[in-house]
Amino acid sequence: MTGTTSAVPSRSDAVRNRRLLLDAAAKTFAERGVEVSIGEIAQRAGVGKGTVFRHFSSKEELLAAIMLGMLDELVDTGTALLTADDPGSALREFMAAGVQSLVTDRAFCEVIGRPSLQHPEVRDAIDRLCDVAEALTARARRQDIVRPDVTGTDVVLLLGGIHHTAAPLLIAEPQAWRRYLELALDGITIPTERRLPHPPPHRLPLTTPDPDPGR
Amino acid sequence: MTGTTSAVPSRSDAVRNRRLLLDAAAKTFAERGVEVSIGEIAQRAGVGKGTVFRHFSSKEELLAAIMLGMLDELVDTGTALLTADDPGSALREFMAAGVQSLVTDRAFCEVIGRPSLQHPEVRDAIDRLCDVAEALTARARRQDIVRPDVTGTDVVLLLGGIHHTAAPLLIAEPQAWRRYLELALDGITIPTERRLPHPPPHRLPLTTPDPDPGR
DNA sequence: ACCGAACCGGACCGCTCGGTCATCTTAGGG
DNA sequence: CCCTAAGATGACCGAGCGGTCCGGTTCGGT
Repeated sequence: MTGTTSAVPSRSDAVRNRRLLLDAAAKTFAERGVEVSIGEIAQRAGVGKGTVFRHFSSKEELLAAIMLGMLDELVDTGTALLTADDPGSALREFMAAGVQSLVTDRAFCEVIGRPSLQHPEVRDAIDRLCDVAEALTARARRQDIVRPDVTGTDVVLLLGGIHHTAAPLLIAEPQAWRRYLELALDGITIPTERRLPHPPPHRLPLTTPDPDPGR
Repeated sequence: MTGTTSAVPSRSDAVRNRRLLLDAAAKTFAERGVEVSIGEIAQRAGVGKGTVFRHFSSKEELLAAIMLGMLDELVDTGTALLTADDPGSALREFMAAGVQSLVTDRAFCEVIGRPSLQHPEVRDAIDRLCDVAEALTARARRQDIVRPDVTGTDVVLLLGGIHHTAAPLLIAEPQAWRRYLELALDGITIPTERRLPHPPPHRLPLTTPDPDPGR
């Protein structure tokens, strides 16, 4: 659950500074993206630059620790939704949570979807995310809510795509991503009668060309 | 059409170097993204670093010149498709061309969709792209192919989203973006009978509740 | 052939970055 | 209370960047 990379130190000031550092890094990465300097994070945490490298061997290690936390959080959300009543709503809620995370964290959406040269632990967490997404998708698929050819990986990839589509609008309209989430959902779901202008023919009034033994 | 920012010089060696520079910059930006150094572009063009800044006042100016060319190319493609027979296919082809451009040019997909602090000429070109996309969309909308609430701006935004969705797969499977293009198209189009498991009832064999004077 | 202006090139500048290290501070067990 | 090992610090390093500048080169009109 708490996927810290390095071992947690023993001295009280060290554990306190580590917390300060993780909190400051999470906020700063979220606001400004992966390009922020270590110096800025250290300043925000109220510690020296050298302290950062005492706790994390490199900038990438620090970033990975933060990203891992976010990914695990999403995995937990998805896992909880596996027991929800309506598989369709569960999938929608999972995707909404995913896109929401991307919207509120700039570094998160910069890291995800760039599998090249990425921390192995982060890769593993993304795999876990794909697994839970696949479980949610399979449940919805079994009820003919989503197409048979849509996978959990599709769903995870779509999270980034939905966010990226809405990104230019988010400053002016922070909820714009919901528009494209619905669009994507319409793309992956099987069309239902509510999308057609008229209710569908349920049974033909007179002639039924095929045998209908059951009911 | 050819949206060069600075004036084209008069001396023969200068115009030759300018061409060399534009070609090298286009290739290098496409392959490595906007982060490539001016030095690398100059080296690839076979000129000195100073020559770059003689022709373009800054790196951003050079990048804008390249991006402007790509955007205008897409606008031309869209304009040509406005006279195509089938509005639905025209829209699909336009979107395919757009995503294809994003797939083959890393800088292009980094620049588009980041309207903040962007060259005004590039902004204008994006506006023109939205206009032609709106024209294409309106044509498809009029024939009930796409939803009434989908705009040209939606379509342009979706180009980036589709590419971004497929990006992690493109190295292994360069055509993967087509999957998500179809998905997006399914999201913005009005469901048609070909998506239902059986062909629709065309005319009821016997009872026709509404008058059918024509035939 | 000549000459001035346009052009070229790469050393150079100032800056920021991730990361290191010698020196100083402090927690906390005995 | 004291001593030591763990921890904190910020000056420092080398690399790389965009952009500048001036001495040398070349084009092209006359």
